[in-house]
Amino acid sequence: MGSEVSTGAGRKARGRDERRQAILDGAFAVFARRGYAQTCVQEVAQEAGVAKPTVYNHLADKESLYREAVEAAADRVGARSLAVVEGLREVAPDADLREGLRAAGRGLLQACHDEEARAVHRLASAEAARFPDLETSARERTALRIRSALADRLARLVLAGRLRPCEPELAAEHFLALLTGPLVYRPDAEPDALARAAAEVFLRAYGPG
Amino acid sequence: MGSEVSTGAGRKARGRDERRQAILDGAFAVFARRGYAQTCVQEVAQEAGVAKPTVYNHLADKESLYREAVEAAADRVGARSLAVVEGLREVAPDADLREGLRAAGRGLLQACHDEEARAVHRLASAEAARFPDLETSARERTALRIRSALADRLARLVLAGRLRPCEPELAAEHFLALLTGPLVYRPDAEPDALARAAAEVFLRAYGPG
DNA sequence: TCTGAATTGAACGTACTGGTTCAGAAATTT
DNA sequence: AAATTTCTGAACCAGTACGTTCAATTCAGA
Repeated sequence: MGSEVSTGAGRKARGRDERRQAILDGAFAVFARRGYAQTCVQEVAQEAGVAKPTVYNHLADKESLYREAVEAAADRVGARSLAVVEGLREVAPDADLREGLRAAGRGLLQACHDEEARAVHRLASAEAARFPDLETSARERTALRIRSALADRLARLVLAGRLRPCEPELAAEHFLALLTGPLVYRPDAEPDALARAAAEVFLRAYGPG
Repeated sequence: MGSEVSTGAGRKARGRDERRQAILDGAFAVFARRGYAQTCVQEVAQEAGVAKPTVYNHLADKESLYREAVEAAADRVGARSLAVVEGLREVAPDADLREGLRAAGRGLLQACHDEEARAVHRLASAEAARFPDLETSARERTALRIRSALADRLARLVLAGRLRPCEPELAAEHFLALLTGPLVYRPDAEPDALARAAAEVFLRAYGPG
């Protein structure tokens, strides 16, 4: 029972878990570019390099396929973004805070606003009617985790006197809003310019009095 | 030709345009709660109080139905939001700017983040695969219009010395981001608290030196 | 090499829905 | 009141895709 260790050269997904992952990855890719209804299970199987009955061997039905694929992708995005925020841990007490925030902003734009991340949000909210809980589930795995981690970092910066006293959660929301908000109006804006502007404005509002 | 004047007591949509509007309204309502694929034309007809062939009499096919319904709703949302922003025109030179921004923020949250507005954005991005241009079309009718109008108001405030010199478009993006960004993390946040925080932070960043 | 499990390709039944057609009813106009 | 247009209800056709079944084949492990 369980999955056996992959002995081969890994040309194809061997163990059971790996094959399952391959199917979920393929499913996410197809769902992302076609949407739920337009996607037929046959196409998912093709994308995963597998036969249709095999898909149903690993996942109960199309709905499970969707839910699991989106949640797995959300976990990936969350993990990536979290790593970026953790980078803020290493701002030396005498380093330029603006530069640190700017770097974090750049990283966050790459991590939580790349193609995969946007697809996660789109897919989660698109089928909110069919999967009422998927939207909140995805939010928890991505946005809420990121805010929480960022709030931790900001709280330490407040204690260090580098930011004015404030509610860390709200400040985190504001930084992330300043960073990603403009993308609504300019989807192809330069990440560097966005990060610069966000750090600048955030520090004017939240920098030490 | 064209639509005749509605003579009856309006119990039902009489003129041709009115009936068309009734169909589009019904379509938007059903699409909003079911999504595109889950919606069958029969249900739209029922919601509009009309027979299925009548729907096809007024609109070519299901795709037109979707596109036109979403765009009409986007226009409504845009018009509502624009009216709110125009309210900023009347901030007296000696009035409390923070209070004016706060009021505008409250109004904008009602106008461009109510049920209908959120449905517009969801429907536009959900079917971006099928309707590549609908997403940008909806964005132009709502977000871009709002930003433009708000930038106009902010530019005047800069000239009046009530805001520091800045790029009005960017400042508008930042105000809107501060206002609506937190909703990503707290969908049920108090509009009043959001508007207060947004105005507060915005003025710390963009208020006169 | 042998055994059992997993995978494959194909086909099948079923259900749903988009878009159309048609004859009759209703309503509006003349 | 007669005529014309529009709406209605029902039925119909075609296409599509889900989920399943099955025999044949491949693969993993002993």
